[in-house]
Amino acid sequence: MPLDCTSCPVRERAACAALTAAERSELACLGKGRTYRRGEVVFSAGAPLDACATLTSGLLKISQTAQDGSERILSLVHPAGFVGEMFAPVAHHDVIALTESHLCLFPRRSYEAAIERFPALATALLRRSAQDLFDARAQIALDGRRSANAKLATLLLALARAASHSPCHPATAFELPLTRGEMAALLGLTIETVSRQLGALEEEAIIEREGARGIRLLNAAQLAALAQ
Amino acid sequence: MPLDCTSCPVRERAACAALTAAERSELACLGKGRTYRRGEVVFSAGAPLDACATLTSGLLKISQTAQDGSERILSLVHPAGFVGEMFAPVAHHDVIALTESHLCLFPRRSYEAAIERFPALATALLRRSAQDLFDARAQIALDGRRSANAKLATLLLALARAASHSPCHPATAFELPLTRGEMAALLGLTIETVSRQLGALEEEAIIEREGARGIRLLNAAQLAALAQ
DNA sequence: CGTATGGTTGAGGTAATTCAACCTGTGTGG
DNA sequence: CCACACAGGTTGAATTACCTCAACCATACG
Repeated sequence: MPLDCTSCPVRERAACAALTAAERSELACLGKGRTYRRGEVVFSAGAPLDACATLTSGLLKISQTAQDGSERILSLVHPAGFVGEMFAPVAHHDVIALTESHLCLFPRRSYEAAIERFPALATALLRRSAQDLFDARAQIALDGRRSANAKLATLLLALARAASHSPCHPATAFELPLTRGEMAALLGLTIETVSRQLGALEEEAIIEREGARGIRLLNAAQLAALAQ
Repeated sequence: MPLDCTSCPVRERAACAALTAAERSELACLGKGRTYRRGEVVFSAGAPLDACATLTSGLLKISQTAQDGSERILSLVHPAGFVGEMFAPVAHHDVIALTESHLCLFPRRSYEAAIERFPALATALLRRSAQDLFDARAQIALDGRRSANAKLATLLLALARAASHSPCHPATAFELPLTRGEMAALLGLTIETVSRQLGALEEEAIIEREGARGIRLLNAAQLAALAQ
């Protein structure tokens, strides 16, 4: 099944958006679409990395598992995000679907060749990489010396923003795409602390929970204040 | 003073190493060298960012200051590192010299033009950005759920490696380029905790301190074990 | 119906923070 | 040249936010 860029939900924002129509259709011929279900592994740490991909819909996690089996989530990947390491023969981290996700997969060799051929693609990837770096540093800033409360508030706001279709305003109600354990692994907390802090936020009437995953923001301003 | 790449200590490793001799000397004409003393500000958060630079010697920190005045160090920049944000009109973070440092500064416009002109430069920057991203994620992995002990061990090993001229083996004795406060800001700890943990490492005969900043590794293997 | 996964809640422990005092070396000005 | 201030560093005592351990509940699934 060949890629159909005209109906791609991220055709305006993904790296390939920097290409001309002709270039893009040439690139489209190299790739193939694939859908992953929640929990499916896109790339596995230590495995040879012969592909790279653009996420067109869904949500991925980039994570690392320590020797003792504990997982640390290093990053979430939202639609239009790019995954795959261009300069490493072997994957450093696991990439796993958190929700049903659709990716455009490209053979690594072909993509490298495309970068050589289309300088605009290199620039677009550089821009994306710079954004990823900025996000990673925001996470570092969050990790250090911040209370569990602030971490969770920041995460909820980020997820609310991602769930919203309008780019600026956060969604007022959404489903958490992460388990408590995944939230904990992302924030560097324990499951119990995440659960208790969510309870506390509900206690303070800042959020409302519907079932295990449903979140409604009752007071987004106060949540933002907690996140600083 | 024009740049003299032939004597540049990072001519093999910096982004410009990807260029041909002719391209490189063309780029060299655009830049100028400058030395910064400890504490001098290279880029200031919030200020217009009209330059980018390659670090040829010394050490920089990329940091962020919260409203309450507390500093978080997001990254250290070692020689051959690249600083400056290509796609942001305004600097997001402070960049400050930790030791006497020498940089090759390029006007941003000229550098952007050079990227357009020399595709190899774009690829080299992409590679560097990917490395920075990997390092940032290593920091994230370090931040979450790790003991103060492990964080400090990891930092000491990284600094020992940076202080060594041979790339693989860490230096056995070196001067810390960071104050206790900066170590704390980098690791997400307090000054007191850093001080106590250093004391503990000396107590266990894993390191030896000479003055406030001198470190000698007595048992690098055990230090590596603590860092995991 | 039994098991597994995900989630909540409670009690107790602890590592790191906070607050505070004190030390040392360095630079400055009377 | 001494007095003083100041920045960086160490050490101690008390506090606390988070972790650990453990029990329990809900839902889904074979």
